[in-house]
Amino acid sequence: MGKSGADLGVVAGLVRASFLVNAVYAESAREYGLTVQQGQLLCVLMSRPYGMGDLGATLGLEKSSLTGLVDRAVKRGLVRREPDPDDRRAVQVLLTGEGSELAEDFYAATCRRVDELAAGLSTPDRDRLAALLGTIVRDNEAPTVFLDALQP
Amino acid sequence: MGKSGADLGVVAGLVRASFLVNAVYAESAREYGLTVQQGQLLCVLMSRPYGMGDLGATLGLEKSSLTGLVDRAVKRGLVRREPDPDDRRAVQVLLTGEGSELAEDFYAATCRRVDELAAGLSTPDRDRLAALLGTIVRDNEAPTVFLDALQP
DNA sequence: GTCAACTAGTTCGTACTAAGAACTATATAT
DNA sequence: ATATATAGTTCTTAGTACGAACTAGTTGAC
Repeated sequence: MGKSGADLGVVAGLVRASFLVNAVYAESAREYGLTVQQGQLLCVLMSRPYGMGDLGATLGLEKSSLTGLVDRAVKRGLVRREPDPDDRRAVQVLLTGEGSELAEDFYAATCRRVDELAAGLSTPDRDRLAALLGTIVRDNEAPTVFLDALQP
Repeated sequence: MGKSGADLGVVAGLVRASFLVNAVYAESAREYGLTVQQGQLLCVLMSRPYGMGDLGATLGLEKSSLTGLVDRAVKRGLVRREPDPDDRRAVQVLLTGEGSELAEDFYAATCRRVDELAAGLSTPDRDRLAALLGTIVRDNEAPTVFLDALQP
């Protein structure tokens, strides 16, 4: 336990909270007929197209792992590859119309569910938590695997 | 963004922080020649033996998924199945000596790494974060997938 | 007591994930 | 021009995850 005598340390708190987020993410993915990894791919591509290299770096995958993931997403019509005009070896991966729609829906559903995880917190506590997590995310340069919602 | 004008909402904060924790978990697992799922299995079994049913519920896996995971862990000598004396259909899964040692090492390495994620926070901020995450974990009844370290 | 219904786990088939090594094709530096 | 580096794919191997069908043991109804 932490020095304050709280019931759970930061480490266990982070790991177990992550477990909850993972579960929620999986549930959302399932709802939309996606795997977690496909959902993640769509979420990353929501912001902009990526080359395979950048995409691998962002998702934390080897390029060889990525090829298949993108292949399957292409086969489902969610994503397409476009030649990079500046480099004929390279490729830009981007959402199709269908992929974009699905990404929005999946993203919204996931946001809703993750938000519910924090439903027990007061508004100021939510803000405090957001600030603390924001620090961790920034300090550790977490890639943009999930956009920030523009909630009014 | 949250109403406070902070740079990241709770939802994106939770998702991206989870991404960091997942990456760290994967890195630790790799260091010890484990997959993430095997690491998780060992961590769960650190507290006590589990039947296949409870284990599936704790890890969020179907029983059919679990059989293979446990099989592979058995083959690696990390875990064994014991008949349940009270129910001849059932089985208790528990760590072997080797599995127990590996679990401790993996657990310690993961704790260290997750702790480093929060290294940029002051001690009171860590306590605040721990308390807030603790609330989420408790509210959502996150299973004991990761023990709390007894840090003095 | 026996038979039906339930429960614990396994098996099997299918789809997907992830990595490394070897490869193709293009780009870059000298 | 040529060596070297880079972008991506292919192939192979191991592991993950699920549902459906199955076996064996348990429990409830009568």
